[in-house]
Amino acid sequence: MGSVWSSPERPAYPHQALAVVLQVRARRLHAMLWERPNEPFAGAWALPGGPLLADETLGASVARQLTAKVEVSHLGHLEQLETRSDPGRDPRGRTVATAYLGLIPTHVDPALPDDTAWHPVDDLPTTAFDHGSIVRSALVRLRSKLSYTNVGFALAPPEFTVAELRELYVAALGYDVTATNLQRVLLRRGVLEPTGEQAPPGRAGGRPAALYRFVTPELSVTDPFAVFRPPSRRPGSEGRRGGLEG
Amino acid sequence: MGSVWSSPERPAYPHQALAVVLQVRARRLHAMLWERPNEPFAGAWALPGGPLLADETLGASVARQLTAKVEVSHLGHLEQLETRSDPGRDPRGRTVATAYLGLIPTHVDPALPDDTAWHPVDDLPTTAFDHGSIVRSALVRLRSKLSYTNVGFALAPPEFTVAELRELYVAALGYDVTATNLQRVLLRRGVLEPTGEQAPPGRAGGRPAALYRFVTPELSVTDPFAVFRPPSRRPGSEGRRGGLEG
DNA sequence: TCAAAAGTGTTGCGACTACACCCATGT
DNA sequence: ACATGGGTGTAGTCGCAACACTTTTGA
Repeated sequence: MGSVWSSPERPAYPHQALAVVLQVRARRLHAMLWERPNEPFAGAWALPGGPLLADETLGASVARQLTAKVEVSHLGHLEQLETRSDPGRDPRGRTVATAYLGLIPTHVDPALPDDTAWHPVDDLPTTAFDHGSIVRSALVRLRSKLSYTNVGFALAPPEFTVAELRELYVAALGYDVTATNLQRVLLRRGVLEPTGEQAPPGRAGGRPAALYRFVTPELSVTDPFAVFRPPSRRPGSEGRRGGLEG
Repeated sequence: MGSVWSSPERPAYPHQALAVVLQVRARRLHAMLWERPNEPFAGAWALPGGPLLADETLGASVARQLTAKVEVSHLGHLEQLETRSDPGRDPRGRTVATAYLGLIPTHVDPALPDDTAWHPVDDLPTTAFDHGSIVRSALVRLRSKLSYTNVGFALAPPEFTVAELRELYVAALGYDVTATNLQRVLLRRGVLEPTGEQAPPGRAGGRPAALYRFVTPELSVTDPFAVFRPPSRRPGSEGRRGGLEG
């Protein structure tokens, strides 16, 4: 195990694990990038990542690479995104890269190395390799999943008001969402629950906001697709829809 | 270009492109597998695929590998699925594999090599490596996309009756769907259109069925997720929903 | 008493399911 | 006529958006 076997008919390629780490900061969605000091793409910004080592999976690899930037325990969620294989994607020679999507909740602010910084995803600096387009893929994935799963938990602190949660969704989705309907949708789906506590009102007064939390800190599909679902959801079952647990 | 650069810190791995090719045959969804003659997993069934060559992308590679089994022109759709990297997934040594999902419409019945055969996805024989679980991933992907995109076009012949289309959906989804509602949903979404022709009635008589076709043979999202869509879809626009074309 | 902020009530609508009914053909 | 299969009409429901209104606080 760990020994590499290759031949002219089975060429081998260095493989990278990359991470698109996203966090909402100051009401905007940011991606974590580091500035390349050397060619190629010196001065351009790249995704954190690095080589897949001999005895690790891609998932383990990306987690390991990230420890150089942030504590992995800060990650609210990590999932595989896609694999890029264009032979020309690295001018130095061929590499294959598998990208992951990582999310960090707002209540942590990890200390970053000097060469690493957060950049708003809608105003990225010059990016290296194909990393700009990988970030765009990550955005599409996140935005979709915010609508039909509970991924929000990975962007939010353990407890929050609906107003705070709304800010996160607006930042991540890139368009406006009302607190009223956000609250109702997520409560109806059983994604959110009140903690029973209240947040103190701001200095200008106002009714104190109730605190909420996500019911489960694990990804689950909360809006099984609206059509072609198995016939006649059983009528007894509290109104929520059936399947997709397989 | 094409030369491989690796080092102890940047180990290289043979990379495979695999394809989960699915087709509805005799009212059941089948996967194309070939029987391995040699160890490891001699006698077990594996996904078609093979090594990523020096100057091709993964997409090109999987298309090339498939030509050994079926004409690529028969494929109605091909998309990247996921990448498997467990160091122990091949007992001979480490490989990384990227799986694709391919769909073949019912009206073609490609001649297969002797070692290759179709197997119902809900009754697979013993599978090699991690290929069984890759097939399951492909199933989840297909079933989801049938509900919120027009992928159906990749399983269906150019023209068909609603009854025939229903058979395909039932087979692919694994549960019952009524022709009435299938027709209405797909028409309402603008996925299907009548050709104007009719199919001749069966020997037992009955009203002749109208023929339909998919409006576009390219993947598009037809059911943008129901929630958190941008506020106030413009009211003039014929009832169909807005975004996600990016 | 007023402004500010949070939360609920209510209405309307679009999209879906289910089921009854009507239509067009062969025998 | 009548059996067979295709298609439409229609009613009920669910989930959501929009907006008015009520509640609870600080000043």
